[in-house]
Amino acid sequence: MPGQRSITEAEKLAEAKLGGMPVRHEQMAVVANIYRAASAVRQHLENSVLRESDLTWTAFVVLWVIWVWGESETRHVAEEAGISKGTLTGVSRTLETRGLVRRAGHPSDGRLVLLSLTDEGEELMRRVFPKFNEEEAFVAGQLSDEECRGVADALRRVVLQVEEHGEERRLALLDGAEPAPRRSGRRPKA
Amino acid sequence: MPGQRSITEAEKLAEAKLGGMPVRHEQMAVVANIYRAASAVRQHLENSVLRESDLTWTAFVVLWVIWVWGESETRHVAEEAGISKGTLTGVSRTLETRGLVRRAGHPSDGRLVLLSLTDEGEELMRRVFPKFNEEEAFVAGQLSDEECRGVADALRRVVLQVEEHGEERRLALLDGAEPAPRRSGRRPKA
DNA sequence: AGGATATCGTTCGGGGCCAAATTGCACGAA
DNA sequence: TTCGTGCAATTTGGCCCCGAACGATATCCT
Repeated sequence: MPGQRSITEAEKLAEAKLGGMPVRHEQMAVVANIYRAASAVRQHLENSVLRESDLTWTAFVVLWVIWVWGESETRHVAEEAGISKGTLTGVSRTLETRGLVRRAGHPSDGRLVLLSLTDEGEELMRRVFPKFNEEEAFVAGQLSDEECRGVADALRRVVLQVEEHGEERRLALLDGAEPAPRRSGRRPKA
Repeated sequence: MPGQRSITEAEKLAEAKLGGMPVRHEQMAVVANIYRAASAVRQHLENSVLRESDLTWTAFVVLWVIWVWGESETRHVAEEAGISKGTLTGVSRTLETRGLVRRAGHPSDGRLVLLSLTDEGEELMRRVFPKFNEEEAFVAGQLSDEECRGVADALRRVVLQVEEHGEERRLALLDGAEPAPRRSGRRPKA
């Protein structure tokens, strides 16, 4: 039976709870499952190949970015790794003290810092990446290559939607009001 | 052109870097995009509806779980919210001090703690959820209902794969070796 | 009854994480 | 020259996060 709904227990409960409310069910389900899948995948990889090499997910992603792009400016690495500059400062420092990453000032612009892998870092990635990729294949084991392509493509459209229209959308939602502070984090000065 | 590959710049670089190495490209791409999409969606929602109500993503998920399931034991909430018991202790305490959640001891089993929403918590969810769902619809805006169902279904299969075979797989990978400690976190006693 | 064992939630240690504030360099204008 | 402006990375504050250790309770076995 193709196109079967395969609704979970939680989704049934939600449906009941929301009784009369109009709800975008498909969109709710896709968001919930994106997040669940991301957590499950991350957890599996951290507890298998990454644990062996004593790397967190984030540390691995940062190494990966520097590996494939070569020596790069930190803001580029942060962007590509999907973390903030502030977070990268800490992570790259840790990787530096472990001898996997080298940081060098930019030759002509003193504000920039360039990150690159040490020989040890290169060697680590050559050793760890194949195992990492094998576990990626494991977690996606119930999906055909064709399905992987389809899902990856759909998720890219989600990312693009947020990247291209997210800010505009958030501004529209505020509708002129001031942006409301964040509870956590450093307090605004004024 | 259906089934088009739509490869990104980063994926091309990775391919080059990996020269001779055999790589499961589709699986690599699907994992990368699951994670990117999850981050993008979380960030958008935290910076729009959740910011207004001064909730983090995790706090919202916890409230949501208690809302749809009703009064629940903490281990159940943690499981369903996808966080560890230890994390839930902190989050639920914060929500308690904000007057959104109530904690009560189990009447017959002194080890258990039950979580439920206060009236204020209920009211908050009735107010926030519709907005949240609207943003879920926004981020999934480039996907048809049919595509949402397809993606959600595929991602459920990923989650299931890890839940059902992940531990077994991790044990097989160790192949008898001791599980290697985690760098961060409390040190084992011995 | 009473001790071993299992299971609960909590505590604790070491990160990760964001965004505001800050610091430091670059570069053009007065 | 010195000042302002702008953009870089870093520091900081408050939260999230996991999993080992812990204390309390429950249950099973004798």
